[in-house]
Amino acid sequence: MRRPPLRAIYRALFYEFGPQNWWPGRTRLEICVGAILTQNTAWTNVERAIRNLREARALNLPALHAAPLNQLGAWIRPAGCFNVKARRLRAFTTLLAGQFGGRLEKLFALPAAELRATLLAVHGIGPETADSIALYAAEQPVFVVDAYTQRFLRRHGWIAEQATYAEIAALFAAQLPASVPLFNEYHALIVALGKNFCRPRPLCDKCPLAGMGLKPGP
DNA sequence: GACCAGGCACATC
DNA sequence: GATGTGCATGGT
Repeated sequence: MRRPPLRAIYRALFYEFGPQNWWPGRTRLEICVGAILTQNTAWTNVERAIRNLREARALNLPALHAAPLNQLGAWIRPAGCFNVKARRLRAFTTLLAGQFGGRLEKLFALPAAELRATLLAVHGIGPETADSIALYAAEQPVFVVDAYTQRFLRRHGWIAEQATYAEIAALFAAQLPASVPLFNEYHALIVALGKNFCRPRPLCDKCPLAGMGLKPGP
């Protein structure tokens, strides 16, 4: 298994797609909310849900935490799985209100490992959501591994079929400087790659990474 | 009308 | 430990 040339891949993606300006959120709380709402969901649907919250003046911790679950669900309905996600948002606001005085800054002041463990202990926050919050909201140098990342690395023969989240994250951590702007841009570029080329059904002609792996294409 | 989307928890084997 | 399933809306 040849290890992926992660620096060259980054250059190729940046050349192809340019800066992605992630995360599209106005506040750190909005980024956290978006990270939970986007689970298995297209971003356009998350935008509708966040717009509803904003128009209801509920995009702040006191309002989010106080709203009845069915009201929360009604606001975020366009994001899908709304009953599940309403409970997940509530679990997150409960953590903030209960352990951090309702202040995101206090949560985000934790060291990266502790922040990650704290987030993972919240019902409904798994590895990708925790790392997205750590990187894009807390601005800690944590690499976000998502389905696109696993797919393009597998397609090109750079990781084993059964490679785990932790193994893939370790690849990036080992080969790249721990830089928030770099990790931010890199993950966003991988999503751009996934949306444009590395689809579930193979469609890899003209892929900007063609020729870089052992088995580019399907 | 299937398939997919910036996952996760839970049940079952 | 691995695999399957429910959650649910909206775009292609």
